[in-house]
Amino acid sequence: MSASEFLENLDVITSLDVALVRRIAHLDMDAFYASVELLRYPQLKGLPVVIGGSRRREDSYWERLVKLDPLKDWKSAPLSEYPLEVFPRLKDYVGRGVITTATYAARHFGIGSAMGLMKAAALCPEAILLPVDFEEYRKYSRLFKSIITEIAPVMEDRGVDEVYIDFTQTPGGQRQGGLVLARLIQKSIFQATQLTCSIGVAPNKLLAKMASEFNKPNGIAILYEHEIAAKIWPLPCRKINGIGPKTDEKLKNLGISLIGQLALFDPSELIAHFGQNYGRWLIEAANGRDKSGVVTHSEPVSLSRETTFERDLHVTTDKERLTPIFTKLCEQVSNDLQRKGYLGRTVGIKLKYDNFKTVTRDQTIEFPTNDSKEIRKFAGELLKRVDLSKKIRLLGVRMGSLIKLEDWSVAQLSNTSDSEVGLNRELF
DNA sequence: TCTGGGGTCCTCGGGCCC
DNA sequence: TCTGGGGCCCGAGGACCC
Repeated sequence: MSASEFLENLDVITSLDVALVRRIAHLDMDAFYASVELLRYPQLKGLPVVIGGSRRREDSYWERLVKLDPLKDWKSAPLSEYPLEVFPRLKDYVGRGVITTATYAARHFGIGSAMGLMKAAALCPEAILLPVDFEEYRKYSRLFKSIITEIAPVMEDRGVDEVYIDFTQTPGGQRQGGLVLARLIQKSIFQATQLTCSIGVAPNKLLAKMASEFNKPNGIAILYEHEIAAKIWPLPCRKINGIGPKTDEKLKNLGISLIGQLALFDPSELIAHFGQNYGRWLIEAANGRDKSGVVTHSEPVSLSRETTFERDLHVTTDKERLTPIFTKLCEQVSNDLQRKGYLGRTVGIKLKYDNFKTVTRDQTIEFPTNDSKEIRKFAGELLKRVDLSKKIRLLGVRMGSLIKLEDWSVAQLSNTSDSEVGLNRELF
């Protein structure tokens, strides 16, 4: 051991007496959407249920309910009273769409998220199909997050069903490596929502994320640094958050399938294949090293709306259908911006052709806006820059380079004198 | 048998300026 | 004047995530 290494180690050892050990938790709700649906339709418990498709809730049930009992006041009946037979089955579904979530009973048939509805129907024709109800899931999302921050305030939002929590400074966060606090959070969430979650506690976010999968569902896993080789290295590389299907395939071609193999692979060769940044990151990740912190606040970078048509459309033959859809997307983006209090300076469009090839066009405009007519105007200009001779499957509108409305107003006020000077200059 | 919607971040090439 | 490089922004595309 060199002198500097010795000093470093000494520093760690002495600081342990006073400093707290870094403990980061990753919490993941178990089959979140499906579990929320089971709360309102308890009669579906234990049955294969999938959530997805685009049909609205009313379309799915209303006709059937009325047919079943025309005299009953279904509108005021609790959802739990809906008879099983009103729920549509996968075999009856026609149209496009993918599965968003499946209950554990449905997963038993081999159904998984992102699977096409047609394929899922082949695997389990009797599975019940429910439409996605984001409003309801967001309600539960806010609820379970508020319970967490009451107990442990340093929380990072990672989407509707997932968070990171910094246990390091939280009372109880150090006890049994975080197990005590994790149990408390898990129990409190269940008491308030009847929903279960899985928690992993580890020295950093990367490891915590992997640990939270160890004892799913309704499990807790505590992971220590010295267990990386034993518990992380035998896992496939794909388990690392940040290694997707493409990278996994490239790694396999290098003879790397397990995290342990990646950790011990020649760094220079990895960098040669994946570039400086990503190559180095792969090595760090495989060795369980991650310095990133728990981010408690962040601003959105962009905001978008997109839609996939029921059938592919062509500009010349389906103009009367495409135009209102395009305008509506612009209005939705505009509404979202206004509701959330933002202006955008980069207008973007996205098209997906019938061959699944995606193209995007962006344009940064002079003044930020959230006005639907203005967005529509610039988006319409962008449309002229793409190939419209092919059939289109999806259309999207995006606003980027967001700025908070209040910040822009303040900037405008303080710039008033400057812009007057600018105006004078233009006269020359 | 097909393959959603809403995001983030990274890379790369080109243009521009110093 | 030529050449080159670095920094920065923009736009397009792609990988990845939930």
